[in-house]
Amino acid sequence: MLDIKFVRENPDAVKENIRKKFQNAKLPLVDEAIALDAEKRACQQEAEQLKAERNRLSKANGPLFGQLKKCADEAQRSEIQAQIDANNDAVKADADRMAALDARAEAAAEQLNKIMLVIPQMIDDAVPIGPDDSANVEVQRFGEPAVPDFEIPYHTAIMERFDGIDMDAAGRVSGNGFYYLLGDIARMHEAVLAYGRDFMIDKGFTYCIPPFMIHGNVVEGVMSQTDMDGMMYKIEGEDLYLIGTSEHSMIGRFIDQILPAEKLPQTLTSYSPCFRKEKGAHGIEERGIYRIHQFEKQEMIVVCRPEESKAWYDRLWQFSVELFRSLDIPVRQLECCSGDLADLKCRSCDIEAWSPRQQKYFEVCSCSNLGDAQARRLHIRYKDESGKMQLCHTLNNTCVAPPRMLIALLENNLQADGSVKIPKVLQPYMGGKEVLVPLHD
RNA sequence: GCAGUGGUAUCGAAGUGGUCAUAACGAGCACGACUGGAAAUCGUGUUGCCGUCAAAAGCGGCACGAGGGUUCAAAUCCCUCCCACUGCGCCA
Repeated sequence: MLDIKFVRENPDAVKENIRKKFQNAKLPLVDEAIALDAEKRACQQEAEQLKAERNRLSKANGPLFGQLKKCADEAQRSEIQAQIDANNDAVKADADRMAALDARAEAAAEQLNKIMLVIPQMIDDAVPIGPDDSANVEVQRFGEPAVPDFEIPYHTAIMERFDGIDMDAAGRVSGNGFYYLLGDIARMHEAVLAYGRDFMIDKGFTYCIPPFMIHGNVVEGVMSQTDMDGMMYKIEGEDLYLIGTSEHSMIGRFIDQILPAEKLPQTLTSYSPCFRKEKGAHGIEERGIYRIHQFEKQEMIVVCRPEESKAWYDRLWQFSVELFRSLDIPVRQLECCSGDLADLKCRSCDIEAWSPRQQKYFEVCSCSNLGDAQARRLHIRYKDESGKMQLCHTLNNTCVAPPRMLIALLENNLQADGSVKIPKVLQPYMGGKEVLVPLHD
Protein backbone atom coordinates (compact mmCIF):
# COMPACT_ATOMS: atom_id res chain seq x y z
CA MET A 1 0.00 0.00 0.00
CA LEU A 2 1.66 3.18 -1.21
CA ASP A 3 0.78 6.74 -0.32
CA ILE A 4 -1.27 8.17 -3.19
CA LYS A 5 0.72 11.38 -2.87
CA PHE A 6 3.89 9.42 -3.48
CA VAL A 7 2.36 7.81 -6.58
CA ARG A 8 1.21 11.19 -7.85
CA GLU A 9 4.66 12.70 -7.47
CA ASN A 10 6.73 9.68 -8.51
CA PRO A 11 4.78 7.79 -11.17
CA ASP A 12 7.90 6.72 -12.99
CA ALA A 13 9.51 5.25 -9.89
CA VAL A 14 6.31 3.34 -9.12
CA LYS A 15 6.20 1.96 -12.66
CA GLU A 16 9.85 1.02 -12.54
CA ASN A 17 9.15 -0.84 -9.30
CA ILE A 18 6.30 -2.73 -10.98
CA ARG A 19 8.61 -3.71 -13.84
CA LYS A 20 11.22 -4.92 -11.38
CA LYS A 21 8.58 -7.22 -9.96
CA PHE A 22 7.68 -8.54 -13.42
CA GLN A 23 4.07 -7.41 -13.07
CA ASN A 24 3.87 -5.35 -16.26
CA ALA A 25 0.13 -5.98 -16.50
CA LYS A 26 -0.24 -3.60 -13.57
CA LEU A 27 1.59 -0.72 -15.29
CA PRO A 28 -1.59 1.03 -16.58
CA LEU A 29 -2.93 1.07 -13.02
CA VAL A 30 -0.52 3.83 -12.09
CA ASP A 31 -1.99 6.34 -14.55
CA GLU A 32 -5.50 5.15 -13.72
CA ALA A 33 -4.84 5.78 -10.05
CA ILE A 34 -3.54 9.27 -10.74
CA ALA A 35 -6.59 10.07 -12.90
CA LEU A 36 -9.02 8.74 -10.30
CA ASP A 37 -7.24 10.69 -7.61
CA ALA A 38 -7.57 13.89 -9.65
CA GLU A 39 -11.26 13.19 -10.26
CA LYS A 40 -11.82 12.51 -6.57
CA ARG A 41 -10.12 15.70 -5.47
CA ALA A 42 -11.90 17.86 -8.06
CA CYS A 43 -15.33 16.56 -6.97
CA GLN A 44 -14.39 16.82 -3.35
CA GLN A 45 -13.27 20.40 -3.73
CA GLU A 46 -16.46 21.51 -5.44
CA ALA A 47 -18.66 19.56 -3.02
CA GLU A 48 -16.87 21.10 -0.07
CA GLN A 49 -17.52 24.59 -1.36
CA LEU A 50 -21.23 23.79 -1.58
CA LYS A 51 -21.16 22.28 1.90
CA ALA A 52 -19.50 25.36 3.30
CA GLU A 53 -22.29 27.45 1.82
CA ARG A 54 -24.95 25.08 3.17
CA ASN A 55 -23.41 25.19 6.63
CA ARG A 56 -23.35 28.98 6.50
CA LEU A 57 -27.03 29.24 5.57
CA SER A 58 -28.23 26.62 8.05
CA LYS A 59 -26.27 28.21 10.81
CA ALA A 60 -27.83 31.57 10.00
CA ASN A 61 -31.28 30.02 10.45
CA GLY A 62 -30.61 29.29 14.12
CA PRO A 63 -30.75 32.88 15.39
CA LEU A 64 -33.63 33.64 13.01
CA PHE A 65 -35.76 30.94 14.62
CA GLY A 66 -34.90 32.48 17.99
CA GLN A 67 -36.07 35.89 16.84
CA LEU A 68 -39.21 34.40 15.36
CA LYS A 69 -40.20 32.94 18.72
CA LYS A 70 -39.71 36.19 20.60
CA CYS A 71 -41.15 38.51 17.99
CA ALA A 72 -44.83 39.48 18.30
CA ASP A 73 -45.04 41.93 15.43
CA GLU A 74 -46.74 40.26 12.49
CA ALA A 75 -44.94 42.23 9.76
CA GLN A 76 -41.52 41.56 11.27
CA ARG A 77 -42.40 37.88 11.72
CA SER A 78 -43.22 37.36 8.09
CA GLU A 79 -40.05 39.19 7.13
CA ILE A 80 -37.98 36.79 9.28
CA GLN A 81 -39.92 33.84 7.97
CA ALA A 82 -39.21 34.98 4.41
CA GLN A 83 -35.52 35.10 5.17
CA ILE A 84 -35.59 31.59 6.60
CA ASP A 85 -37.45 30.33 3.56
CA ALA A 86 -34.93 32.00 1.27
CA ASN A 87 -32.11 30.28 3.11
CA ASN A 88 -33.85 26.91 2.92
CA ASP A 89 -34.49 27.33 -0.78
CA ALA A 90 -30.86 28.22 -1.39
CA VAL A 91 -29.74 25.09 0.44
CA LYS A 92 -32.21 22.91 -1.42
CA ALA A 93 -31.17 24.35 -4.76
CA ASP A 94 -27.69 22.88 -4.46
CA ALA A 95 -28.67 19.64 -2.71
CA ASP A 96 -28.82 17.53 -5.86
CA ARG A 97 -25.58 18.83 -7.25
CA MET A 98 -23.88 18.26 -3.91
CA ALA A 99 -25.16 14.68 -3.68
CA ALA A 100 -23.98 14.00 -7.23
CA LEU A 101 -20.51 15.36 -6.50
CA ASP A 102 -20.30 13.35 -3.29
CA ALA A 103 -21.31 10.20 -5.12
CA ARG A 104 -18.73 10.79 -7.84
CA ALA A 105 -15.98 11.49 -5.33
CA GLU A 106 -16.90 8.39 -3.37
CA ALA A 107 -17.01 6.18 -6.45
CA ALA A 108 -13.60 7.46 -7.56
CA ALA A 109 -12.19 6.94 -4.07
CA GLU A 110 -13.49 3.40 -3.95
CA GLN A 111 -12.04 2.51 -7.32
CA LEU A 112 -8.79 4.23 -6.42
CA ASN A 113 -8.53 2.24 -3.22
CA LYS A 114 -8.99 -1.02 -5.10
CA ILE A 115 -6.10 -0.11 -7.36
CA MET A 116 -3.93 1.07 -4.50
CA LEU A 117 -4.38 -2.29 -2.79
CA VAL A 118 -2.88 -3.95 -5.84
CA ILE A 119 0.04 -1.64 -6.61
CA PRO A 120 3.04 -3.24 -4.93
CA GLN A 121 5.11 -1.73 -2.15
CA MET A 122 8.41 -0.11 -3.22
CA ILE A 123 11.05 -2.78 -2.82
CA ASP A 124 14.31 -2.26 -0.97
CA ASP A 125 17.39 -1.47 -3.07
CA ALA A 126 19.01 -4.63 -1.75
CA VAL A 127 16.39 -6.93 -3.32
CA PRO A 128 17.81 -8.94 -6.24
CA ILE A 129 15.83 -8.63 -9.47
CA GLY A 130 14.29 -11.83 -10.78
CA PRO A 131 10.99 -13.15 -12.08
CA ASP A 132 10.22 -15.96 -9.62
CA ASP A 133 11.56 -18.12 -6.82
CA SER A 134 14.12 -19.71 -9.13
CA ALA A 135 15.97 -16.39 -9.03
CA ASN A 136 16.18 -16.21 -5.24
CA VAL A 137 19.74 -15.78 -4.10
CA GLU A 138 21.64 -17.79 -1.54
CA VAL A 139 23.44 -15.25 0.60
CA GLN A 140 25.24 -17.23 3.25
CA ARG A 141 25.53 -20.71 4.76
CA PHE A 142 25.86 -21.41 8.43
CA GLY A 143 27.18 -24.82 9.56
CA GLU A 144 28.40 -27.78 7.54
CA PRO A 145 25.66 -29.51 5.54
CA ALA A 146 26.57 -33.08 6.49
CA VAL A 147 25.52 -36.16 4.52
CA PRO A 148 25.59 -39.30 6.65
CA ASP A 149 26.67 -42.67 5.26
CA PHE A 150 23.38 -44.33 6.12
CA GLU A 151 19.96 -43.84 4.59
CA ILE A 152 17.64 -41.26 6.10
CA PRO A 153 13.96 -42.17 5.79
CA TYR A 154 11.13 -39.77 5.04
CA HIS A 155 10.24 -37.81 8.20
CA THR A 156 6.92 -39.57 8.73
CA ALA A 157 8.76 -42.91 8.60
CA ILE A 158 11.18 -41.71 11.28
CA MET A 159 8.29 -40.61 13.43
CA GLU A 160 6.49 -43.92 12.99
CA ARG A 161 9.42 -45.77 14.55
CA PHE A 162 8.61 -43.86 17.74
CA ASP A 163 4.85 -44.32 17.32
CA GLY A 164 4.94 -40.54 17.04
CA ILE A 165 2.47 -39.86 14.24
CA ASP A 166 -0.93 -41.02 13.01
CA MET A 167 -1.74 -39.57 9.61
CA ASP A 168 -4.40 -42.19 8.83
CA ALA A 169 -6.62 -41.18 11.71
CA ALA A 170 -6.04 -37.49 10.94
CA GLY A 171 -7.23 -38.15 7.41
CA ARG A 172 -10.38 -39.87 8.63
CA VAL A 173 -11.12 -37.19 11.21
CA SER A 174 -10.12 -33.98 9.45
CA GLY A 175 -9.01 -34.88 5.94
CA ASN A 176 -5.77 -34.25 4.12
CA GLY A 177 -3.38 -31.78 5.72
CA PHE A 178 -3.79 -32.65 9.38
CA TYR A 179 -1.83 -34.80 11.80
CA TYR A 180 -1.85 -36.51 15.15
CA LEU A 181 1.50 -36.27 16.91
CA LEU A 182 2.02 -38.69 19.77
CA GLY A 183 4.35 -39.53 22.63
CA ASP A 184 7.93 -38.26 22.50
CA ILE A 185 7.46 -36.74 19.06
CA ALA A 186 4.54 -34.64 20.31
CA ARG A 187 6.60 -33.74 23.36
CA MET A 188 9.50 -32.73 21.15
CA HIS A 189 7.10 -30.53 19.20
CA GLU A 190 6.20 -28.67 22.38
CA ALA A 191 9.85 -28.65 23.50
CA VAL A 192 10.89 -26.84 20.35
CA LEU A 193 8.13 -24.29 20.83
CA ALA A 194 9.01 -23.71 24.47
CA TYR A 195 12.69 -23.42 23.61
CA GLY A 196 11.93 -20.91 20.87
CA ARG A 197 9.74 -18.92 23.23
CA ASP A 198 12.45 -18.75 25.91
CA PHE A 199 15.10 -17.98 23.29
CA MET A 200 13.15 -14.88 22.23
CA ILE A 201 12.36 -13.85 25.79
CA ASP A 202 16.13 -13.91 26.41
CA LYS A 203 16.50 -11.54 23.46
CA GLY A 204 14.26 -9.09 25.26
CA PHE A 205 11.03 -9.84 23.41
CA THR A 206 7.69 -9.88 25.21
CA TYR A 207 5.83 -13.18 25.13
CA CYS A 208 2.26 -12.94 23.90
CA ILE A 209 -0.65 -15.25 23.24
CA PRO A 210 -2.97 -13.48 20.80
CA PRO A 211 -6.49 -14.17 19.51
CA PHE A 212 -6.61 -16.98 16.98
CA MET A 213 -9.51 -15.47 15.10
CA ILE A 214 -9.65 -11.92 13.75
CA HIS A 215 -12.03 -9.59 11.93
CA GLY A 216 -11.97 -9.16 8.15
CA ASN A 217 -10.74 -5.57 8.25
CA VAL A 218 -7.64 -6.67 10.16
CA VAL A 219 -7.00 -9.43 7.64
CA GLU A 220 -7.20 -6.88 4.82
CA GLY A 221 -4.79 -4.66 6.69
CA VAL A 222 -2.07 -7.23 7.13
CA MET A 223 -2.08 -9.09 3.82
CA SER A 224 -2.80 -8.73 0.13
CA GLN A 225 -6.06 -9.90 -1.44
CA THR A 226 -4.43 -12.76 -3.34
CA ASP A 227 -2.70 -14.04 -0.19
CA MET A 228 -5.99 -13.78 1.67
CA ASP A 229 -7.89 -15.89 -0.86
CA GLY A 230 -5.24 -18.57 -0.91
CA MET A 231 -4.74 -18.79 2.82
CA MET A 232 -7.53 -17.72 5.14
CA TYR A 233 -10.33 -19.85 6.55
CA LYS A 234 -13.49 -17.89 7.28
CA ILE A 235 -15.91 -18.75 10.06
CA GLU A 236 -19.35 -19.26 8.59
CA GLY A 237 -21.86 -16.54 9.40
CA GLU A 238 -19.40 -14.42 11.36
CA ASP A 239 -16.95 -11.67 10.57
CA LEU A 240 -14.10 -13.86 11.79
CA TYR A 241 -11.14 -15.53 10.14
CA LEU A 242 -8.79 -18.17 11.56
CA ILE A 243 -5.34 -16.64 11.61
CA GLY A 244 -2.74 -17.94 9.18
CA THR A 245 0.01 -16.75 11.50
CA SER A 246 0.06 -14.88 14.77
CA GLU A 247 1.63 -11.98 12.85
CA HIS A 248 -1.95 -11.18 11.79
CA SER A 249 -3.31 -10.70 15.27
CA MET A 250 -0.04 -9.24 16.56
CA ILE A 251 0.17 -6.45 13.98
CA GLY A 252 -3.62 -6.08 14.23
CA ARG A 253 -3.15 -5.35 17.91
CA PHE A 254 -1.93 -1.88 16.96
CA ILE A 255 -4.83 -1.00 14.65
CA ASP A 256 -5.80 2.69 14.89
CA GLN A 257 -3.20 3.26 17.59
CA ILE A 258 -0.97 6.27 18.02
CA LEU A 259 2.03 4.95 19.90
CA PRO A 260 4.01 7.29 22.12
CA ALA A 261 7.56 7.59 20.73
CA GLU A 262 9.02 6.11 23.91
CA LYS A 263 6.96 2.92 23.44
CA LEU A 264 8.86 2.08 20.25
CA PRO A 265 10.15 -0.33 19.25
CA GLN A 266 7.52 -2.91 20.18
CA THR A 267 9.22 -6.29 20.17
CA LEU A 268 6.97 -9.29 20.73
CA THR A 269 7.18 -13.04 20.39
CA SER A 270 3.87 -14.74 19.99
CA TYR A 271 2.63 -18.30 20.04
CA SER A 272 -0.35 -19.48 18.03
CA PRO A 273 -1.74 -22.28 15.97
CA CYS A 274 -1.84 -21.28 12.29
CA PHE A 275 -4.53 -22.25 9.82
CA ARG A 276 -3.89 -22.18 6.09
CA LYS A 277 -5.80 -23.37 3.07
CA GLU A 278 -2.55 -23.90 1.13
CA LYS A 279 -4.46 -23.72 -2.13
CA GLY A 280 -2.65 -25.32 -5.01
CA ALA A 281 0.48 -26.39 -3.20
CA HIS A 282 1.18 -30.10 -3.64
CA GLY A 283 4.06 -32.34 -4.54
CA ILE A 284 6.05 -35.37 -3.54
CA GLU A 285 8.05 -33.43 -0.95
CA GLU A 286 4.95 -31.83 0.52
CA ARG A 287 3.52 -34.95 2.11
CA GLY A 288 3.59 -35.75 5.80
CA ILE A 289 3.75 -32.73 8.02
CA TYR A 290 5.68 -30.50 5.62
CA ARG A 291 2.70 -28.56 4.30
CA ILE A 292 -0.44 -28.76 6.40
CA HIS A 293 -3.66 -26.89 7.10
CA GLN A 294 -2.89 -26.47 10.76
CA PHE A 295 0.41 -26.04 12.54
CA GLU A 296 1.84 -24.21 15.51
CA LYS A 297 4.35 -21.44 15.46
CA GLN A 298 6.41 -19.19 17.66
CA GLU A 299 6.69 -15.86 15.86
CA MET A 300 8.53 -12.57 16.35
CA ILE A 301 7.20 -9.18 15.33
CA VAL A 302 8.57 -5.67 15.56
CA VAL A 303 6.82 -2.32 15.26
CA CYS A 304 9.42 0.44 15.02
CA ARG A 305 10.35 3.84 13.64
CA PRO A 306 10.89 3.92 9.86
CA GLU A 307 14.59 4.62 10.15
CA GLU A 308 15.09 1.56 12.35
CA SER A 309 13.40 -1.10 10.25
CA LYS A 310 16.41 -2.03 8.12
CA ALA A 311 18.53 -2.71 11.19
CA TRP A 312 15.73 -4.73 12.78
CA TYR A 313 15.37 -6.79 9.63
CA ASP A 314 18.98 -7.93 9.91
CA ARG A 315 18.65 -8.60 13.60
CA LEU A 316 15.52 -10.70 13.12
CA TRP A 317 16.80 -13.15 10.54
CA GLN A 318 19.99 -13.54 12.52
CA PHE A 319 17.93 -14.66 15.52
CA SER A 320 16.61 -17.51 13.38
CA VAL A 321 20.09 -18.51 12.30
CA GLU A 322 21.30 -18.44 15.88
CA LEU A 323 18.36 -20.53 17.09
CA PHE A 324 18.84 -23.23 14.47
CA ARG A 325 22.58 -23.30 14.99
CA SER A 326 22.02 -23.80 18.71
CA LEU A 327 20.16 -26.97 17.72
CA ASP A 328 23.05 -27.99 15.46
CA ILE A 329 20.99 -27.68 12.31
CA PRO A 330 22.88 -26.28 9.30
CA VAL A 331 21.04 -23.41 7.62
CA ARG A 332 21.39 -20.94 4.83
CA GLN A 333 19.92 -17.51 4.13
CA LEU A 334 17.99 -17.19 0.89
CA GLU A 335 17.24 -13.67 -0.28
CA CYS A 336 13.84 -13.38 -1.90
CA CYS A 337 14.03 -11.84 -5.39
CA SER A 338 11.73 -9.06 -6.62
CA GLY A 339 9.33 -11.33 -8.52
CA ASP A 340 8.87 -13.70 -5.59
CA LEU A 341 8.31 -10.92 -3.06
CA ALA A 342 4.72 -10.51 -1.84
CA ASP A 343 3.23 -7.16 -2.88
CA LEU A 344 3.15 -5.79 0.65
CA LYS A 345 6.81 -6.50 1.40
CA CYS A 346 9.88 -4.31 0.91
CA ARG A 347 12.28 -7.12 1.54
CA SER A 348 12.17 -10.71 2.66
CA CYS A 349 14.44 -13.68 3.15
CA ASP A 350 13.99 -17.30 4.10
CA ILE A 351 16.10 -19.22 6.51
CA GLU A 352 16.33 -22.73 5.16
CA ALA A 353 17.37 -25.80 7.10
CA TRP A 354 19.54 -28.54 5.71
CA SER A 355 17.86 -31.80 4.83
CA PRO A 356 20.45 -34.58 4.76
CA ARG A 357 17.83 -36.88 3.22
CA GLN A 358 17.11 -34.62 0.23
CA GLN A 359 20.59 -33.13 0.35
CA LYS A 360 19.17 -29.69 -0.07
CA TYR A 361 17.88 -26.86 2.03
CA PHE A 362 14.18 -26.28 2.75
CA GLU A 363 12.30 -23.30 4.16
CA VAL A 364 11.79 -23.14 7.91
CA CYS A 365 11.66 -19.40 8.59
CA SER A 366 10.56 -16.35 6.68
CA CYS A 367 11.69 -12.87 7.68
CA SER A 368 10.04 -9.77 6.21
CA ASN A 369 10.22 -6.01 6.36
CA LEU A 370 6.80 -4.61 5.42
CA GLY A 371 7.92 -1.00 5.63
CA ASP A 372 4.89 1.21 6.22
CA ALA A 373 2.51 -0.92 4.13
CA GLN A 374 0.65 -2.58 7.01
CA ALA A 375 0.91 0.56 9.12
CA ARG A 376 -0.76 2.64 6.39
CA ARG A 377 -3.65 0.21 6.04
CA LEU A 378 -4.13 -0.23 9.78
CA HIS A 379 -3.28 3.35 10.83
CA ILE A 380 -0.41 2.42 13.12
CA ARG A 381 1.35 5.67 13.91
CA TYR A 382 3.57 7.38 16.41
CA LYS A 383 4.27 10.96 17.35
CA ASP A 384 7.89 11.90 16.84
CA GLU A 385 9.83 14.35 19.00
CA SER A 386 8.67 17.33 16.96
CA GLY A 387 5.04 16.25 17.46
CA LYS A 388 4.58 15.07 13.88
CA MET A 389 2.53 11.97 13.09
CA GLN A 390 4.49 9.24 11.36
CA LEU A 391 3.61 5.78 10.14
CA CYS A 392 5.49 3.00 11.92
CA HIS A 393 7.27 0.19 10.13
CA THR A 394 6.39 -3.43 10.79
CA LEU A 395 8.47 -6.59 10.55
CA ASN A 396 7.91 -10.23 11.25
CA ASN A 397 9.91 -13.43 11.30
CA THR A 398 9.35 -17.04 12.14
CA CYS A 399 11.02 -18.04 15.36
CA VAL A 400 10.13 -21.67 15.01
CA ALA A 401 7.30 -23.62 13.37
CA PRO A 402 7.64 -27.02 15.00
CA PRO A 403 6.01 -29.48 12.62
CA ARG A 404 8.27 -28.41 9.81
CA MET A 405 11.25 -27.78 12.01
CA LEU A 406 10.85 -31.31 13.49
CA ILE A 407 11.71 -32.62 10.04
CA ALA A 408 15.06 -30.82 10.17
CA LEU A 409 15.60 -31.77 13.78
CA LEU A 410 14.93 -35.49 13.25
CA GLU A 411 16.88 -35.78 10.00
CA ASN A 412 19.93 -33.94 11.29
CA ASN A 413 20.05 -35.79 14.60
CA LEU A 414 19.27 -39.28 13.38
CA GLN A 415 21.93 -41.89 14.25
CA ALA A 416 22.90 -44.97 12.25
CA ASP A 417 21.16 -47.15 14.85
CA GLY A 418 17.86 -45.33 14.34
CA SER A 419 17.97 -43.34 17.55
CA VAL A 420 17.64 -39.56 17.61
CA LYS A 421 19.98 -37.37 19.60
CA ILE A 422 18.27 -34.59 21.52
CA PRO A 423 20.25 -31.35 21.29
CA LYS A 424 21.48 -30.11 24.66
CA VAL A 425 19.33 -27.00 24.73
CA LEU A 426 16.19 -29.08 24.21
CA GLN A 427 16.92 -31.66 26.88
CA PRO A 428 15.46 -29.63 29.75
CA TYR A 429 12.22 -29.46 27.80
CA MET A 430 12.27 -33.25 27.20
CA GLY A 431 12.46 -34.28 30.82
CA GLY A 432 16.24 -34.53 30.65
CA LYS A 433 16.28 -37.20 27.93
CA GLU A 434 19.42 -37.17 25.79
CA VAL A 435 18.29 -39.57 23.12
CA LEU A 436 15.09 -41.05 21.73
CA VAL A 437 15.27 -44.78 21.10
CA PRO A 438 12.95 -46.23 18.46
CA LEU A 439 10.22 -48.57 19.67
CA HIS A 440 10.37 -50.69 16.49
CA ASP A 441 11.55 -50.64 12.87
C1' G B 1 -27.80 -16.21 25.15
C1' C B 2 -31.30 -12.70 28.04
C1' A B 3 -31.97 -7.99 30.62
C1' G B 4 -30.25 -3.21 32.31
C1' U B 5 -26.64 0.83 31.81
C1' G B 6 -23.20 3.17 29.03
C1' G B 7 -19.57 4.62 24.59
C1' U B 8 -18.16 12.75 23.60
C1' A B 9 -10.41 14.99 23.26
C1' U B 10 -4.88 12.04 27.24
C1' C B 11 -8.44 10.88 31.43
C1' G B 12 -13.09 12.16 34.09
C1' A B 13 -17.32 14.60 32.44
C1' A B 14 -21.43 18.44 30.82
C1' G B 15 -24.23 18.85 26.63
C1' U B 16 -31.47 15.69 24.75
C1' G B 17 -32.88 19.45 17.25
C1' G B 18 -30.25 25.42 15.88
C1' U B 19 -28.64 31.06 18.81
C1' C B 20 -19.88 29.78 20.24
C1' A B 21 -18.36 21.55 19.55
C1' U B 22 -12.84 21.76 19.02
C1' A B 23 -16.41 20.94 22.47
C1' A B 24 -18.19 23.94 28.95
C1' C B 25 -16.27 22.27 33.80
C1' G B 26 -12.40 19.28 36.42
C1' A B 27 -7.79 16.73 36.07
C1' G B 28 -3.34 15.57 33.33
C1' C B 29 0.57 17.21 30.14
C1' A B 30 3.81 21.28 27.81
C1' C B 31 5.59 26.20 28.04
C1' G B 32 5.86 30.87 30.68
C1' A B 33 5.46 34.11 35.23
C1' C B 34 6.30 34.27 40.50
C1' U B 35 10.54 31.63 43.89
C1' G B 36 17.30 31.02 46.14
C1' G B 37 15.05 26.20 44.45
C1' A B 38 10.51 23.62 44.76
C1' A B 39 5.32 23.18 46.17
C1' A B 40 1.20 26.17 45.76
C1' U B 41 -0.72 30.02 42.66
C1' C B 42 -1.50 32.68 38.06
C1' G B 43 -1.20 32.91 32.58
C1' U B 44 -0.86 30.49 27.72
C1' G B 45 -1.19 26.17 24.90
C1' U B 46 -2.83 21.00 24.23
C1' U B 47 -7.64 15.82 18.58
C1' G B 48 -7.09 13.49 14.17
C1' C B 49 -7.98 12.85 8.90
C1' C B 50 -8.81 15.08 4.01
C1' G B 51 -8.57 19.31 0.61
C1' U B 52 -6.21 24.08 -0.83
C1' C B 53 -0.58 25.75 -0.61
C1' A B 54 6.30 24.56 -2.97
C1' A B 55 5.85 24.59 2.44
C1' A B 56 4.03 26.77 6.85
C1' A B 57 0.26 29.83 8.52
C1' G B 58 -4.54 30.62 7.19
C1' C B 59 -9.09 28.95 5.09
C1' G B 60 -12.66 24.99 4.00
C1' G B 61 -14.67 19.94 4.68
C1' C B 62 -15.25 15.45 7.76
C1' A B 63 -15.30 12.80 12.44
C1' C B 64 -19.35 12.54 19.36
C1' G B 65 -18.44 3.65 19.16
C1' A B 66 -19.53 2.10 13.42
C1' G B 67 -22.95 2.37 9.36
C1' G B 68 -27.61 4.02 7.43
C1' G B 69 -32.25 7.22 7.80
C1' U B 70 -35.43 11.74 8.99
C1' U B 71 -34.37 17.38 8.62
C1' C B 72 -32.78 23.52 5.80
C1' A B 73 -30.01 21.83 10.33
C1' A B 74 -28.53 15.59 14.37
C1' A B 75 -23.94 14.14 19.88
C1' U B 76 -29.28 14.95 20.52
C1' C B 77 -34.87 11.71 16.97
C1' C B 78 -35.40 6.62 14.17
C1' C B 79 -33.15 1.77 12.27
C1' U B 80 -29.03 -1.90 12.04
C1' C B 81 -24.51 -3.47 14.00
C1' C B 82 -20.05 -3.37 17.38
C1' C B 83 -17.82 -2.85 22.13
C1' A B 84 -17.60 -2.20 27.62
C1' C B 85 -19.74 -2.64 32.51
C1' U B 86 -23.55 -4.91 35.93
C1' G B 87 -27.04 -8.88 36.90
C1' C B 88 -29.07 -13.66 35.32
C1' G B 89 -28.34 -18.13 32.40
C1' C B 90 -24.72 -21.45 30.21
C1' C B 91 -19.74 -23.20 30.07
C1' A B 92 -13.97 -25.13 29.67
